[in-house]
Amino acid sequence: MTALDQTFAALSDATRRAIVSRLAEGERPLAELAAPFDMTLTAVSKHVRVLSEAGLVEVEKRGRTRFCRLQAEPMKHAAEWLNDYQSFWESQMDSLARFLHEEGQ
Amino acid sequence: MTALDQTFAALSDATRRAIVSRLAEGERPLAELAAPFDMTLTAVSKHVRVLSEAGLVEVEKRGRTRFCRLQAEPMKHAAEWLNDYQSFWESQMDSLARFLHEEGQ
DNA sequence: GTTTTAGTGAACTTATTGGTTCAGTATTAG
DNA sequence: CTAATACTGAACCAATAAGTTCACTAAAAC
Repeated sequence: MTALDQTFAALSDATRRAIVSRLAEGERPLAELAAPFDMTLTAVSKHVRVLSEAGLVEVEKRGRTRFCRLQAEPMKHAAEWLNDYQSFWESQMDSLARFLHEEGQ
Repeated sequence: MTALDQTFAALSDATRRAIVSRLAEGERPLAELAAPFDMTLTAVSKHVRVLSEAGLVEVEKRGRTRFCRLQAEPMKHAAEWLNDYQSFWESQMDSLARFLHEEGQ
């Protein structure tokens, strides 16, 4: 699995995207992150592990609490990959435009 | 599964991202898409199905050939989601900056 | 020192993914 | 008409994912 594979896979789950969103407000203990979700702490802990293995979250243990912090760098690369296709969703990039693109005009 | 889930999941596979890249050059028959990959046509056909279920590719049958076309709209939404976090990977967005962000200053 | 809090690890279940092979259909070429 | 081409569908396999429960450890609170 490449870094990009891991980043996109990590973000393909709504729970994990919600975690990322909340971490944008600042670092949070795992338990506090888990509270809104209708699943066990263990499950949320696993989601955070997926995020941290993808490099999207840093976990720091202070006392008995694990503080989670957003680390957005990998998202930058994902965004850059996507933005290469911007011309395809912008303006009148319809079938004709794609045809012209293909013909190199 | 939400649309965003499907988009990110579709893009989490290197083979599928490569297919998307090639389709940026213009529409291609499935067989031609499949040629560079060291896997069966059936496998590539499945990848294209995943992309088409995510709305990233349109497949049109003309004669016995299936032409595949990039449909980038869903990628726009994924890019928009990611770009909300741009301030986190830009410039000096380090721990201190995140602290200030958190404090609302 | 006992209890509560904040987790992790292991074992398990069920569903999905990514690949295969084999058989079949539809279209085109000879 | 026959043969090659371009697929799809079904059945199967191994690996991974997303969740659970239960038992445990480590730190904090009382």
